[in-house]
Formats: sequence, structure tokens, C-alpha cells
Amino acid sequence: MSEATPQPRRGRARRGEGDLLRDDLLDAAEKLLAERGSAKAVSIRAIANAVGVTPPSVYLHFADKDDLLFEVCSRRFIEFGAALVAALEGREGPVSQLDALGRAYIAWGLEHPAQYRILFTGQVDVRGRVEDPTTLPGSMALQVLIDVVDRGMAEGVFAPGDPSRAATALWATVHGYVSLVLTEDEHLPHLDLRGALDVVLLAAVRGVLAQPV
Amino acid sequence: MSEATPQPRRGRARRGEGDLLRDDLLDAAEKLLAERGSAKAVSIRAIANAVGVTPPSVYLHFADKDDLLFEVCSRRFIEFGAALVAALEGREGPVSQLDALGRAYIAWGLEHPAQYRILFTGQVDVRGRVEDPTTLPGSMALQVLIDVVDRGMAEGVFAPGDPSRAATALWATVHGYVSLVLTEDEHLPHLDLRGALDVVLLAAVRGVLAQPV
DNA sequence: TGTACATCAGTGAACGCGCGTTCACTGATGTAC
DNA sequence: TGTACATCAGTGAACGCGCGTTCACTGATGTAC
Repeated sequence: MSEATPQPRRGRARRGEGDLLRDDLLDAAEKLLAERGSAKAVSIRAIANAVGVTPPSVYLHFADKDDLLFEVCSRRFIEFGAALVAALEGREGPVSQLDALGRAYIAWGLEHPAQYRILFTGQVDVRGRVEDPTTLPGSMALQVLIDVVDRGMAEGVFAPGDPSRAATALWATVHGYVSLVLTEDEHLPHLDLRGALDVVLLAAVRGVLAQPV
Repeated sequence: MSEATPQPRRGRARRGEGDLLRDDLLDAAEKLLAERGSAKAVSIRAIANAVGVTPPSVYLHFADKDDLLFEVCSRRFIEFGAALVAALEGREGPVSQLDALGRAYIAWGLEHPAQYRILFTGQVDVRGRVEDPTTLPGSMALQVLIDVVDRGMAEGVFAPGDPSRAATALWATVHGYVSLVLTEDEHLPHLDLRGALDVVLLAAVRGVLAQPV
């Protein structure tokens, strides 16, 4: 597809403007990632071609393929964290906050399928590329959850227990829902997975509640 | 690894005993799948070599690679379905049955990581290989869940609603939990995902309950 | 019992492919004098 | 203002690799006469 229709060669950047190509490579990689749905299906050649440049040029800006893909995801991951935190704004009370977090998490996953898969299904080996494991997407998403759950337990709104384990249960539900929609929705259209969003969220919240709604 | 240390050539099968090799190929493929964790990481060459045979021999028994992998998973999938149904035996009441189903689902997923990934993360394209989509692992697992949920709602034990949507919520939780443990457990050992099993299951069941436990 | 023959499981060599990556290079851009 | 030069973004060709798959073949096994 994109490999078959080579882009016209772009002009070479001015001195000091090498980063323009760098950004364009990241954009192209992200677009291809979203189209193809997996890191393996996106080649250095395809990325270079989409930008109108030859494959070796990529190595002027990235150490290797994993480095490039990791950067693509890093950019979006920062957005992801920000989206979760932003979702809490204006929400009062743990139940409302949990609902907001769940919706924000799912919305982001469904809107960035390729990045979601890469970040959360281990297609790019992220170890060694990040100094502190608590800055990984998983840890971070979970930490925001844990904070809300912790507060909810303290207020007696959520059933008492280990906040990090309750948060794991919530994370499993939203992660599972995103995964199912991304991988099964087209295979199993009769299930109407997308239509179950509200029920899924409600059940997740009810699962940690002290009293029924 | 396995490619580097070729197995001694096996003797050729007797007339009519070609299926022996077929079974051995399936066994070897399954073992490699479990070791490597993904369909792409298991080559026809590696499978043939593990059995002590040359790659073209594989095509005497399978149309192509996807065909072989699909058969590997089919064998286990039948077991999977049986495990879910067997888990219901001796369990009285929807709550106990749901708990049993969840445990059986998760246990199977954690014990067959490679097959689980292949069946539920769309690594092998399964469409066209199966006539009726309701026989796919996803549909089947969900159907067992729906039946239990349906009965629970009829008895007033579970909150009223659309059984298939409530079942989707439950499926999302157990699927998400299995996925997280399989892909994140080694990256994020400090989270103790495995230790959260009971809490996850309890929250899932509580999520659909009419009255709190 | 012995021999010619059909069957069929498996082989060896090769195919074309796309991949990530390297390396010596080109040629435009900017700088120093 | 003009020229020699350093810089540096990007190129072209090639590397070695592993892959799925094909194809003409070999040679052991069983059968018919």
C-alpha cells in the first residue's frame, strides 16, 4: 500500500533543522501504527517512504526501530496520563471520580489503538529504556486509580481493603474492555461490545462499593 | 536455541501412520508457542526441527502455517470450553457458579499463555476458518457466562438488566486480569498482580449483584 | 517364494521476499578569511 | 565580495538474515502376480 506508492522526495532540511524530519518520522510512524495495528507490521522502510526519505535517514535521528517506536508512544503516553488527571477535574466524590477515570481510560484506548497495544501488550520492550518502573504507563495509570480508591475507602464509600488490589480489579476491567473491543469487536460484531460500555463501567464501580447504588 | 541444536532425524512413519508425525508437529508447535509466547516467533523451520524432520514435511500434514497454529489452539480450546463447563459442576447458585467460572477462566489463561494470546488477541486470523462465529472461543466463553448471569437475574440475585452486557463486564474483568498478568507481571513485579486474584474475582461478582455481600 | 510395481512419507535445494542495519559517498549549507 | 573549507542532512547500494513455501526427487513400504 504505502510502500507501493512512494512519496516524492522531500527537500533536505536547513542546517539545525534536522529535527523537522525527526518529528515527521514520528508522525508518519504513528499514522502507520494506527493503520496497521502492530509494531511488526510497520517497517523502517515504510516510515521513511511515507515521509519521502530513504531508510538510512531514519538512523540519523533514532538509534534503532525500537527507539523510534518507543518515542512515538512516549509522546502519546504523556497525553494519556494528562487525560486521566484532567478527567478528575470538576468531579467530586470517589464514585464520580472513578467513573470519570474509567471513561477517560477507555476513551483514550479506543482512540489510540496502536499506541494502546504497544504500551500495554508488551510489543516494544520497555525495560532498560526507562529508569524507574513506576513511570511506566501501567504503573502510572494504576497509581492514579489507587489514589482515588484510597480516598474512597477512607471516606467509607468503598468497601475496606487493600487499595492497590481493588485498583487492580478496576484496571483489569477497563483494560480488558479496551482489549476486547480492539481485538474482538470486528470478529464478533453480534456481541455489540461497544454498546456495553456503560454497564461495564457501572459494574466496575459497584464492585468496589461499600453499599449498593 | 532450538533451531541451533537440530534434533536427530526421526525414522519415517509406516504406511498409514502419517498422523503420528502430524500429532508430533502439533505438540512441538504448542511447546514452542508456550516458550516463545507469540505466533510470529515460532517458525515452520523451528517446529520441523524440534520434531526431527525437514520443513517441507509440515506441508504434507497442514495447508499452511495458520492452519497448523489454528489446530494447536483448537485442541486446547476444546479443553478450555470443557473446563468452564466442568467448573460449574457441584456449584449451587449463581454467585458460586460465577466465582467458579471466573476461577476456571483465569486458571486456564494463566496455564496456557501462548494459546490464550493466540485465541484472544487475534494473532491468528480465525475468520473464514470457522463457519459459525458463535463457536469462536470468545463467543463460547461469553455464552456460558450469559447463561449463568441470566439465571441469576431471574432469581433476583443479580441486579436486573441485559444479561449479555453484564456478562461482557464480567468477561472484560477476567480477560483483562489474565492479559495484565501475562504481559505486565514481569515488567511490574512490584504490583503483585497475581496476589490480587481473589479481590479481582470478588469485585467482579459484586459488580453484578443486586445486594451487597 | 520371488520379482515388478504402485504408493506415499519425507528430502534437498532453491525461490522470492521483506526486513533492520551499515557504510562509503554526495552535495547543499553555512563560515572564516 | 570572493573563495576555500568544514559541517552535516541525506543517499545508494549492499550486507546477511530468517522466513513461508514450492518442486522435482528418493527410497522404504506394502501389494499383485
